[in-house]
Amino acid sequence: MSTSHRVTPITAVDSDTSTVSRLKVACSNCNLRELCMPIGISTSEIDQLDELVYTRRKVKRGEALYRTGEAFEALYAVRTGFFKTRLTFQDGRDQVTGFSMAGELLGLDGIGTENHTVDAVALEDSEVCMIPYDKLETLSGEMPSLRTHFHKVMSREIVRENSVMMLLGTMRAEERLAAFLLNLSQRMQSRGYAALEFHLRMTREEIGSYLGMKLETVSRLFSRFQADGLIDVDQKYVRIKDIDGLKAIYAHHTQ
Amino acid sequence: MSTSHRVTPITAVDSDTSTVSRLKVACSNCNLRELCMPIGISTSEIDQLDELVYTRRKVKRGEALYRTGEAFEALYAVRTGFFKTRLTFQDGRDQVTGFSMAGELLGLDGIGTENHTVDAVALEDSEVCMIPYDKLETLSGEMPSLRTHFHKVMSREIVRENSVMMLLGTMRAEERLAAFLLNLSQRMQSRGYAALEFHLRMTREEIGSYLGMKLETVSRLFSRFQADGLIDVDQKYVRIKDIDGLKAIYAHHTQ
DNA sequence: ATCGGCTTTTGATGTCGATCAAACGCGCTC
DNA sequence: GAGCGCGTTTGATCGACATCAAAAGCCGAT
Repeated sequence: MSTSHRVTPITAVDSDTSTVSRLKVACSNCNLRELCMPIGISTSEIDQLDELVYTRRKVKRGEALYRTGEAFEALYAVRTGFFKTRLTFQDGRDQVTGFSMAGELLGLDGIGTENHTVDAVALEDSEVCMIPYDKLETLSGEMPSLRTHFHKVMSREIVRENSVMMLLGTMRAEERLAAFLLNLSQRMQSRGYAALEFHLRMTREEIGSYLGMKLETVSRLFSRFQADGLIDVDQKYVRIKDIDGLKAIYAHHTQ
Repeated sequence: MSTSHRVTPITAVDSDTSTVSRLKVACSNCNLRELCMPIGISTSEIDQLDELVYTRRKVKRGEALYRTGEAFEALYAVRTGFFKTRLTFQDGRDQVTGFSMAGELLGLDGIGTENHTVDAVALEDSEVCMIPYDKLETLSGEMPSLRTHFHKVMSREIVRENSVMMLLGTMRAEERLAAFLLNLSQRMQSRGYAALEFHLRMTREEIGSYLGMKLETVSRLFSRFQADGLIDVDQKYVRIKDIDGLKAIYAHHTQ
């Protein structure tokens, strides 16, 4: 590992809101780098990334990182915490379109129209790295590996949404919830957390919105999964007892 | 950085399949350019685009432009015709994830994993412009307007899928079908076709798959919309008689 | 022109998940 | 520690859409 350290003064500046702090972020030190930035790049390139990503921002639980309609300025890499993204329809109904955890990128929705089209709301006290989009555009012109990586991230988001469409379009409620738990488990694991035991950051209602069902249905299914010995649930705590059973529900399903 | 421009002779070659023809495509002449390429670029930049997009391919009705699992090599801009993209789940169920018409881009799903994750199937005899992805990557490094445009296209695809998630997650069947018709109408119009009268290229089953309902439900809703004076339907032919009525179903909804 | 297969329509019935409702429990604040 | 509000659980009932079924229409092949 190359650890060329430019000793840059860390200057905390007062900004208009207390949640923004201009601290040196240093991708070079970030243990999430492999999750949100291209791997196998040179040390000089890492220095460039450190210049691209220079601002952190804290977002308290319940607060929005950005809102629908706001001018799109930056992408955000989740450093710590947990977010939901929420699309609000003109008549007031809304839909949770995703949950984001450490290392994942938020804000891609805003590039196309230059305004955000969803809300990103913190489900726990969180911290993000701000990636000014104009700088990313410029730097990605000079840095093929960054450009390639960025395109892959966007493409994967498209693919993820495809599979959510499949979930919502063709699967039954129990299959959706099993898929949801398996997906969470897998993402926990890839971040080095326990794969089979975790705290949900979202409410039953938010899970239900994401999965296209009502909160009562989510609750009933949790209870049934527990009765069937697949999981233990206690409020937000979940322990997966029979991951193969969950997979069978998810994939095997009918007959 | 390889920034050299080699003038490669464009030769019509016989390939293994009869559907590929290496002909000069000439974005510079294409009346779809404003739909699939950045506007307001210089003539020298248009020349570069002409070098990027140099192959056309015909796809017959029912044939796949690409299939799940195939190596990802290129994006495709639809020149003429109509496609569906289809995600197949491990147990065989599938979901139509989108319909693509002239000027729209296909293949974005493959960038992330370097393999296609869906099938793209022509619903009528169609023709596409092939955009070799490695060349697009390279050229987008040199051409900021192309890069910006490409990012916007991807972002808009993410936003489109968000709204499909909303559709599938929170809307009732009649709202979904109204949304579908309005969306088709709007896309026809933006291509200079009649907005209120068109032939559907897809079956009731494909519409149903896209909208998360069964073909019988699609058929019943068409009949009901007709009985209510909103549309005329005869097989694949649709005429919108009361577009505001459709909008009211789509947006006003509840109560 | 006839045949056969596929798409579409329409009806009868079934069911999954929504809705309505009530009670409980957890975590606030005072 | 008491009281309150929100999130959750669970039960009873309802309804939208699925499923099952059959007939009719359309289209291409012979």
